[in-house]
Amino acid sequence: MATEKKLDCVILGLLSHEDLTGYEIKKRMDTTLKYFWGASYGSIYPTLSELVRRGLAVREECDENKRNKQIYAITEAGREYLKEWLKQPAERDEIRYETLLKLFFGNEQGEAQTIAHIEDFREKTEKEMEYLLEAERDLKECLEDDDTHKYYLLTVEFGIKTYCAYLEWCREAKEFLEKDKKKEQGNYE
Amino acid sequence: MATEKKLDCVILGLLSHEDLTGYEIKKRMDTTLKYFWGASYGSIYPTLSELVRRGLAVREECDENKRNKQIYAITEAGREYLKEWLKQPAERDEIRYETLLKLFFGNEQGEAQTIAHIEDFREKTEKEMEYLLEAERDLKECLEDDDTHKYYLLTVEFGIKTYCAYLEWCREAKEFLEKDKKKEQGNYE
DNA sequence: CTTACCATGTAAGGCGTTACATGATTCA
DNA sequence: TGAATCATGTAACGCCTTACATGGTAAG
Repeated sequence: MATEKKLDCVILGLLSHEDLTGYEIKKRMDTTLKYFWGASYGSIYPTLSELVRRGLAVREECDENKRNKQIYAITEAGREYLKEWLKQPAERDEIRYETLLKLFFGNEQGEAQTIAHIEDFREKTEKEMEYLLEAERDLKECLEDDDTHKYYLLTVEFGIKTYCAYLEWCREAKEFLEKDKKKEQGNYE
Repeated sequence: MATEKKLDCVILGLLSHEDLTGYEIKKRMDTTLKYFWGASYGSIYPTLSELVRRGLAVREECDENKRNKQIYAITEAGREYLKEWLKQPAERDEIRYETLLKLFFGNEQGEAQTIAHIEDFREKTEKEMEYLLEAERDLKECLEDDDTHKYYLLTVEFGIKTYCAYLEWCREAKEFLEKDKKKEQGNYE
């Protein structure tokens, strides 16, 4: 019980909100959960089968329009399992930022390249930020409709706050490096 | 060339600063790089052997005190490899926050438990923050000694900024949920 | 003398990505 | 009619963690 597979829990969590197909689950991963969790088809479909085998979800074949579509729903046992996991404290929160790695080894590459990495990072962050601000707007409008929105909003706010911090850091880091560069140039005059 | 194994680069990066043993590399991962990269012995030692086999690092046996100790150093080819990787833009910056996941599915567990998760997260963050502030102090003192310190400091500042944002979010999120709870209680009066 | 730390490594197994393979439908 | 999107899945392979296995040394 101590080491649940996280993807099981994520999928069960999504199914606790609504019935979904594997394809739709993937879409949620790429939008709603994007900035704090991810998964590929290659892990989603096998996990889904596993969940059914264990009785935590059920598959409903649906032949609407002759399209073979498998809709998954959470079972009572699945809800129990999810709740049990939710009770335990989170054991692992981790970030893997290649950008920071490249930054850390900045002395091997020189100032200009480091600044370019920061610039890249800023652009990516700004793009993500736009999406989050849009989500925030939408969610605030329909906060009363559904209790799940409240919690979704909380994660969006988390994203916005941290992205703001990233952008601030980008500005200051660039300034810091550029100031340093100028000082160096000054030495040669 | 497009898909270098990240651990190769991290280790090479550390070796570009100084010669190290596998044990020391692990220590760096657990302290300096802790909050944006991690690795276990089970991956470090095999990677180190692989690096030597490929001529990107060399192993120097050292029988100081009869302790069998393998010191690794980066080679010219290793430096080239590292620089090549540093030139490419970072392709993957990702976070995996179980806390956010548990939050997202908060409607399944109720307000009190969600608040407890936030509380846990705040505590962890505060502890990490202390360490980062200490590192910041130390680094600022010896900034001139070594060029690598400058880049290290940049990553520390990144950590401090984001952790500040986390703590701010914790406060606001709790407030938001508690306000909501009060409203509910009000309804029953 | 015993605890903590230094130090290296392997084996099993889990988890996940990438690439591949296929085909229907919708919209311009 | 062609592109985008919907839709499902498998196979190969890579990477990493966990657990195990071993032993020296320093400090209290």
